[in-house]
Amino acid sequence: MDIKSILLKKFGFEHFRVGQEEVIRNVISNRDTIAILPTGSGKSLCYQLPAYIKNGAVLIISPLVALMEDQVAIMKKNGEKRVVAINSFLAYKDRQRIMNRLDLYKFIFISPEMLMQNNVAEQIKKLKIAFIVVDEAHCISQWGFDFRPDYLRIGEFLKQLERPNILALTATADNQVLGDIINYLRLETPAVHKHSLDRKNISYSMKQMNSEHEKTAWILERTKKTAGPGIIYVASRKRADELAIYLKEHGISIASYHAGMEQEDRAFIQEQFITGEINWICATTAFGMGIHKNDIRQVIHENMSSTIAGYMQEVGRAGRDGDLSAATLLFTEEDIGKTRFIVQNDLPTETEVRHYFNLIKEGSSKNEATQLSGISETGTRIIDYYLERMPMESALLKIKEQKTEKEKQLQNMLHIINGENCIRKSLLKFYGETLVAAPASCCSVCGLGEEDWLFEMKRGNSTRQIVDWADRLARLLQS
DNA sequence: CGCACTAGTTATAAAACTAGTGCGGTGCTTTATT
Repeated sequence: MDIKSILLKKFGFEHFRVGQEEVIRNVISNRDTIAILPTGSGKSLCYQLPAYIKNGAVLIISPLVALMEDQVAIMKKNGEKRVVAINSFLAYKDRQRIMNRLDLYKFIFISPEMLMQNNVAEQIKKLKIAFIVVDEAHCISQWGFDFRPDYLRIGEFLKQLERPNILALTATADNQVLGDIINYLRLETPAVHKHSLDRKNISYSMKQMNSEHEKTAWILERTKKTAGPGIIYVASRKRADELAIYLKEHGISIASYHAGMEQEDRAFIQEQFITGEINWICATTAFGMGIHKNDIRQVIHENMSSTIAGYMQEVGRAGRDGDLSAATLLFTEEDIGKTRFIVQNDLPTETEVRHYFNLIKEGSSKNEATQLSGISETGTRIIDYYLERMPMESALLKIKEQKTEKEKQLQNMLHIINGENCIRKSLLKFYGETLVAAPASCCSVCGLGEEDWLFEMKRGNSTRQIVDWADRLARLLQS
């Protein structure tokens, strides 16, 4: 059966969306593939369709338990029964039952951590696997070096299987991230599908402020007078709660969201935001992955991001429907030191690493060594990863490199914030793209701010008309 | 690093100052014990 008829029969679509068909053809022809496709462009079809052509199960490595559960639920709703997620949500008994009959499933969702467990790995090795999917593959770069080293181990593990082909999926990847994906998944001459990251309907602005107070006042004004739905990203959990309460007291429909909350509450708030019961979300970086909401009009950053990659991920959640949207970043001079501290702090110092190493050598347990050396639990997991592979001096060097890399990323962000060049152009340049034509509402450097249409939207005018207006203006300026 | 907060100091007491301390993101997993 050809893929078009499967598309129609299994999924009910007449045509592929942009990018899908090429990716699917690569997967079918047994080639390692990296697909950088925007969220909401139908990434899951890229592995679901080939799954029905090939023999064996599809293993989908996913970063979040909540995300897996969502995807399993959707697939079941669509009539696919042979789908399961292996994670800590499973009751012991269910897990035993499922692990013993893994061969019954066509789609198996799993976290990298679970995959590394011996008993799980043994069961997986027995399976006939059609191909492997690494969903949200940028997590390798973004989280693997920081606190989830099992992301770095995926490639090694897959080598033990009969090297099934790999499909890596993500929405954004600069060359650095792309390199990490290739290296750590050990991809062999992968086909890379990349589309432009230029989002014409997002207008970027960056504003320097003198104090936290000024930021708060600006955000209140903005949320009161301009259109939502929107996300406000803040730097700490405490601030997320406080700002949400403050804005709520001033009549804004808003809730906070961060990793310090119960899973249940997080899911509930996310749901309310998606359905429109809540207009704004005040969140840490915990919010966003796997959120399907097309009409987000604004993303406000109350602080600078520590990396451009992270900023692009967060900002990219705006305007998936194609209508005009605004991305606004506020910052003060003081933010720089604070941001630097947060990203550098979790990496242990040389003294701490040596102390930890000696304790282990002298026979201390891992727990003891962690406690006595004063290194965070996540920190020791990173050290362990290196120490398993190289002598201590090399491990120390790796951690040092990691610190340098973090500083470089922060400098890249600062460069854009303080730069005098068009923000869109600078962001695209970071991803190796050249800006062809700037839209009317480009960015705060280009001087075509977003204010007017944002206030208009609040008054209830259709955004579609406003897009037309912006297009007309763009054409006028070009001619 | 830098901000916010607390405890201690001063010495008519009250408020105001100083020094010290705490706090700061992202998520998977999960044993034996409350």
